Amino acid sequence: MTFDQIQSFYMVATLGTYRQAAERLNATQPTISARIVALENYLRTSLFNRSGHRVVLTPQGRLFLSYAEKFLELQASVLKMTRGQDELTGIIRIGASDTMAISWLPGFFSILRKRYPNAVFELHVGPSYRLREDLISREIDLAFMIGPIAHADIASLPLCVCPMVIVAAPELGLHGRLLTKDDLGEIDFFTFERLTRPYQELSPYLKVNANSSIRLNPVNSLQTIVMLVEMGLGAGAVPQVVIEQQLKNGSLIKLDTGFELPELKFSVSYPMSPDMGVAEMVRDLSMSYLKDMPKQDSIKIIY
Amino acid sequence: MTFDQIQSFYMVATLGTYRQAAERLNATQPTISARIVALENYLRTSLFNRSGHRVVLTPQGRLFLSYAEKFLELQASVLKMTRGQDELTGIIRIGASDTMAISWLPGFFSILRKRYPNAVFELHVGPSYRLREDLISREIDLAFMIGPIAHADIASLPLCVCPMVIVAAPELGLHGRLLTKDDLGEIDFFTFERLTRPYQELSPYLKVNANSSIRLNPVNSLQTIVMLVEMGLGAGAVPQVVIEQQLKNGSLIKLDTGFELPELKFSVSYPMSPDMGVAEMVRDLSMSYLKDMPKQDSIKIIY
DNA sequence: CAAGTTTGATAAATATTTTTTATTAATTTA
DNA sequence: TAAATTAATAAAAAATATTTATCAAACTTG
Repeated sequence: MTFDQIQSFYMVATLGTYRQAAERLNATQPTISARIVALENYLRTSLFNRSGHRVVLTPQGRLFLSYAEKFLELQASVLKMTRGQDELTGIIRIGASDTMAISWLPGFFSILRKRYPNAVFELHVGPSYRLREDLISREIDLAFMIGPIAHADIASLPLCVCPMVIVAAPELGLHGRLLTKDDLGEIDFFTFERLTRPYQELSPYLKVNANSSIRLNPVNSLQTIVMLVEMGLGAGAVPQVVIEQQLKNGSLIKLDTGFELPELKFSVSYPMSPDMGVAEMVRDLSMSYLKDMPKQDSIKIIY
Repeated sequence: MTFDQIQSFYMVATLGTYRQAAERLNATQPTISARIVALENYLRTSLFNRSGHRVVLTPQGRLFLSYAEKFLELQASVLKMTRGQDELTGIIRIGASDTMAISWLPGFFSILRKRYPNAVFELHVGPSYRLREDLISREIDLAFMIGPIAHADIASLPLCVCPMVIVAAPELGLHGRLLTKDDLGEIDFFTFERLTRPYQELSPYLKVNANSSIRLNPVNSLQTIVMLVEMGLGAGAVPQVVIEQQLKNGSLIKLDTGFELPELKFSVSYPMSPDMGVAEMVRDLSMSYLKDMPKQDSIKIIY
C-alpha cells in the first residue's frame, strides 16, 4: 500500500472516473488503473464495480474511503507540523525546578506557546539535581534550575536570584518579635529534600545561626511544604516568590530570625549541541520575558 | 513518503539503532539509511541526531513518532477490516517462565493452535528477567512471566497468582510435624536461580524464618529442581502448581515449616506496538482460557 | 440502430526507484 | 591502542512504476 494508491483511490472515488483522476494527479489513465489494482490486491478485496460505464464503490470501497480520508488528513497534518515555516517545531522538553514551576513559568509558558504555535512543549518538573542528569542524558532540551552547573557540554546562563524567607502561619504566634535560639529549637522546619542544594546550604546555616537541636524536615514537594506550613505544623524555609499570595492575604507571615538565608540562584541550562538552536530560542524568549516582568523583591533579574 | 519509510523510522526509534531495525524488517542497513534520508527530505526536517554513536530523536523526530504510530495503527486496522477478520498468521514468538511452561501452558497451547491454525507458535522458555529483555528488544511478541513489569512501551496485565510450597520426598521423613529451626538448618533447599525474583524474595524470607545457616541451592531449571527433590536430595521451594501430580501420587509431600512463602504473581506482557494486535489476540485467548479452568488452590485467577 | 465517443484493461517498452554489495569514516569499548 | 560496532556512501543490480499504443466494452446520439 502506498500513498499514491490511496490518493488515486480517493480521487477516483470523488471524481467518478479514472481518466479525470489521472488528469488531476498528473498521471496517465493506465497508471491509475495499475494503482487501484495493486491496492485491491493488497487489501484482498475489490473497491470499485467497473461492470458499468462508470465506476461505483463497492461496500468495501465505501469502508476504505473513510480510511483513505483519514490517511490523507494525517499526511496533510504531518506536513503542516514538520514543514511549517515557523522556526520551532516538534516536541520540546523543558525542565523546571519546583520554584520556577510555581512562580513565573506558567506565564512564560503561555507566551511560549503563542510565539511558537507549531511546537509542542512538554514540561518536566523536578529537583535540580535530577534535571541536571536529564540534561546530560539528553532527556530534556533545556532546564530552568538552580545553577549554573558545571559540565563539559552543558551551557548555563544566570537568570534570576530568589531570596529565601522563613514563614509560619500567624496562629503560631511566632511573628512580630526577634526569635531566640531557644524559640527556634522548639519549631519544626519544612524545606526542600535532602539532595537539593537549598537543603545542603540551609541545613548548616540554620544549625549555626539557631539552636543545634533544630528539626529540619525535608519534603520533596514545594506545594506540600507550603500547605504544611499554612496548616500550622511548623515554619517553612521557602523562596519568597512562591508564597507572595499567602503573604498578601495574611495566611503566612515572615518570621524575624535575626539572620538571612542564602539566596537561590537560578539559571537556564541546556546541552550544547549543533542542532538548530532550539534551546537558544526558548532561552532568549525566557530572558526577555523575565526582563519585562514588573520589578519585585522576590525575583531579581540578572542581566 | 511511504509506509516502508514510516515503519523503518518507527523501528529505528524504538530499537535505537539502524542495524537492529534492518534486521527486524528483513532489510539491510543501507536500505534503512536510505529510507530515513528520503523521509527526512520529504518532511524537510531531520528526525535523528546521528552525531554520536547512537541515534537520538530530534524534537521533530519525537513529534513525528506520534504520527508514525497513528499511521501504522490506521494501516493495521485497515488490514483487519478488509482482510481476514481475526486471523493470525506467521510465526508468533511466545515467551514463558518455567512455572507457566510446566503448568497451564501446554493446555493453552493446544487451544491456541486450534483457534489460529494458520499461525506457527514458537515457544521461548526462560527466566522472567530474560523474557523482559527479549520483549524490549522485540525478540518475542508476548510473554507469560512474573510481573507486572515497568517499562515505557511494554504493557502488562495481571493474570494469576501461584502460592509457593516447600516439599520433600516422603522418604526423608520430614512431613507430618512442625519443623524446628534446627530441622531446617539440616536440609538442603533447591529453588530458582539467583537472579530471579523468587530467589531474591525467598532467600531473605527463609533466612529470617528459619535457621540462619540454611543452605539454599539455586537451580536454573524447575524441572530439575522437582527431580532433585523427588530423588530425596533435599527440600524444594516451588510453586504448588508445578507439582500437583507428585502431591497426588505421594511422591512429594508438603512440609510444615510454620510459615508461608510469598506467592508468585504472574502477568502477560507485550510490547505496545501499532501492529495488528497479534499480542492482544493471544492475550485475550489466554485470559479466557484461564478463566474457564476449574478452580484450584494452586492458581488463583485475577480478573 | 449503427457510428461515434468514452470508459477502463492490457502488453510491451521505458523510466524510475529501491535495494544490495562493498567500502569508508567515525565512534565506542576493552 | 586495537577491535568492534555504528551509520554513510557509491556503484551495480533488481524491482517497481509509468508510459505508449491498443483493445473491447459500454454508453450517446443522430
